[in-house]
Amino acid sequence: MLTIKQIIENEESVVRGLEKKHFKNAKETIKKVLEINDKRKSSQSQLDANLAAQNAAAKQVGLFMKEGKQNEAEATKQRVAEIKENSKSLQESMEYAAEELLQLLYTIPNIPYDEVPEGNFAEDNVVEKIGGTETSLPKDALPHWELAKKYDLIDFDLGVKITGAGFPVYKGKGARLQRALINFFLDEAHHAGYLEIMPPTVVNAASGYGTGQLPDKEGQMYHCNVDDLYLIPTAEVPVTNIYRDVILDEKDLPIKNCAYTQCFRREAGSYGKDVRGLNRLHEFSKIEIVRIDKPEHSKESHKEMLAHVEGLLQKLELPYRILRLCGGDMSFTSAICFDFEVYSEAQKRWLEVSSVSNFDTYQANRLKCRYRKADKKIELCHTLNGSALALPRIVAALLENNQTPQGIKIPVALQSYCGFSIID
RNA sequence: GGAGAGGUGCUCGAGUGGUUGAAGAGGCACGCCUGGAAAGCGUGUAAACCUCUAAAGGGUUUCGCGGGUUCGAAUCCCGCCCUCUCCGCCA
Repeated sequence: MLTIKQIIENEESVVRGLEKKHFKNAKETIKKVLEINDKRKSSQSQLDANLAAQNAAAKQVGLFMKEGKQNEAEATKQRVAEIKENSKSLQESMEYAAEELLQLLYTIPNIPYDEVPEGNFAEDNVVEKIGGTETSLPKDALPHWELAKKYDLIDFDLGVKITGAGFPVYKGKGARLQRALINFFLDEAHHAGYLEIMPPTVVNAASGYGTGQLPDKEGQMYHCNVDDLYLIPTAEVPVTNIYRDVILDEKDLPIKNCAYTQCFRREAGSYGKDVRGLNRLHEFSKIEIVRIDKPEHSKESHKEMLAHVEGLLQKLELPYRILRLCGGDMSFTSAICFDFEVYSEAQKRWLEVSSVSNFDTYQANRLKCRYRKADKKIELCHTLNGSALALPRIVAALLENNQTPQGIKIPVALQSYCGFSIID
């Protein structure tokens, strides 16, 4: 969430930023934040003064007792009781204001950087670059769900039987391709200096709040009621939460972590061609890269992450494009975000395979993830993350774009990981 | 799941209900000493919020978390969480 300081010091630009993100009633909301904060501050001042008097009087009781002044002690006890009564109501109004403020701040999204283009919809995103290996396929090229069936790689119906729609069963070379991609992506991240983490796939509510999935996206996560735990929608959640309530040393930044996990998303409200085959699943594999950095270096980190993801797509010889997301299309928590999409030749559409975002201090503020500067001062870190990469749509594009009459060709970079060079 | 023990600062560790934000030790930082280092000596060593601000200062809260008793709680009571040991169950 945004910090109070941020809002107080840059009220106007915060409002402008929220408007760029198409947040409704930005001006009124920020005004309300400041009002509640003033209320909180003044009630805390009163409370503190009251408690100070209370503490002093209690101490006085002890002194009187020691000196054997029973009457004075009793009288002071009476006084403390009165002050205490007052403290109680002051405390209530302070806590109420603090809670009200917190709940309001939770509803306010991050503000976009200046470099983020104006716009409200996907069409307003700016294409930064088109690259990679173009493919041309014959007219009768098959979409990946047909290819998966033809070569017996993925059984969607079997997944429906075992679990439900959106939980495919990978088989044979289909399963081995999954494993190959996971290893390939992890190795690439390792070589780029990311520390590999294998986190839990289930998290508590505090972690959900830490990275901002809660309360914003409550309905998108699978929830285990009995134990009040959530299946993670991305490794971002457990990995970033490693640094919740942590004060890092400046010299340890940037922290670079990567993790492969299964990801679980309810995807409530999705339908049609978007969910066909591998296009949108409830469970899928993803390798995530996460960075914690100091503010003055986070943009540099972001660039490095973008270059890393681009390198992966180049090694996989896929046609791709990079989008600079517009204010209205960015996620709730990000300050700037680039999407990577690969072109699916048989579906004739672009498929999103990665989002690489900088959250500025937005996540760090919720997480209380801070670092100690050389001058001992403590400041919020910046957090960043990106998919590197999510498997399903990569598999979709690999299958579709590399289909030949002889079979599906595996890109060179993957062959040693797969143990085969063609699916036939 | 059952029984027991325990959760104190960066770490270890003390703490009869009353200047204990917390002894002591270690670690770390700085200074002195030294040709340099070690040893030694000295000083310092939490965070959040409020107030004030040039800075300093002052106040409040925090001894796993939440509640209660009390004029006053790290210390007493209740609930929860977590860790360890033993038993049971089990990939």
